[in-house]
Amino acid sequence: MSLKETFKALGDPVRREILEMLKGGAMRAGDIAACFEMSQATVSYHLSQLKKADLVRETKQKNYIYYELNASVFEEILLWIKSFAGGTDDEEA
Amino acid sequence: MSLKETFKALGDPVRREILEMLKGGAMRAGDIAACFEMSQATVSYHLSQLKKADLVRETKQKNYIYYELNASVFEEILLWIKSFAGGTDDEEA
DNA sequence: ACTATGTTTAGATAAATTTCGAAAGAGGTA
DNA sequence: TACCTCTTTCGAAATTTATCTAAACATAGT
Repeated sequence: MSLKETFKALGDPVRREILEMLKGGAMRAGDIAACFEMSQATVSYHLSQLKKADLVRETKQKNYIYYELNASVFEEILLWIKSFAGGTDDEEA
Repeated sequence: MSLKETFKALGDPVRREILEMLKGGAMRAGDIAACFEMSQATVSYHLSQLKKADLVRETKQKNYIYYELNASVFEEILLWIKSFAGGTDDEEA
């Protein structure tokens, strides 16, 4: 996906809010949806975008589907941003 | 703008490419536009989005308008990303 | 004041994205 | 198998975004 899909995914406020929620740990799709004034179908769509961007991972358990953050991709974004914010590429000290 | 406009701005590939260009230093709007297969008006639109997101700054000189990166906003994004990638908020050691 | 150059704004269109309701899929359990 | 719950997929409508051409704006030089 190479940061292209990733940034597009991060561009949407709903998706960022979902990510914030997942900081607290894995959640079921239904519980995530319950936090929004949107249909479950819509939230499912956003989750699929996040998944496509590798920002979240899903794990099936019983008949639930849990979503959780995928930290490694955030590391990649971190590098991209650092190349603008910090120094040349390998950062301060 | 508070990261909301910022992420939306970063979501577009053209705009990210413009930012990459500006790593090399300030550039005139026309020179930036010349690097794309788009009308100048369209590039101007993208520049306005980047400006609105505070990712770039413009400085007028002679009858040119120069655009350059605004590092401070990248620092903000860095913090946001770090809160997902690194640790709780203040990063590893 | 006029012209020329560099850039943005306006208005319109095309393309992509978000959203919904309804239907389908997947997994348990009876 | 049939049913129930959780979640996704489908098809369509609504909203947003990107793009273009043409026109306007700004500034410098003649």
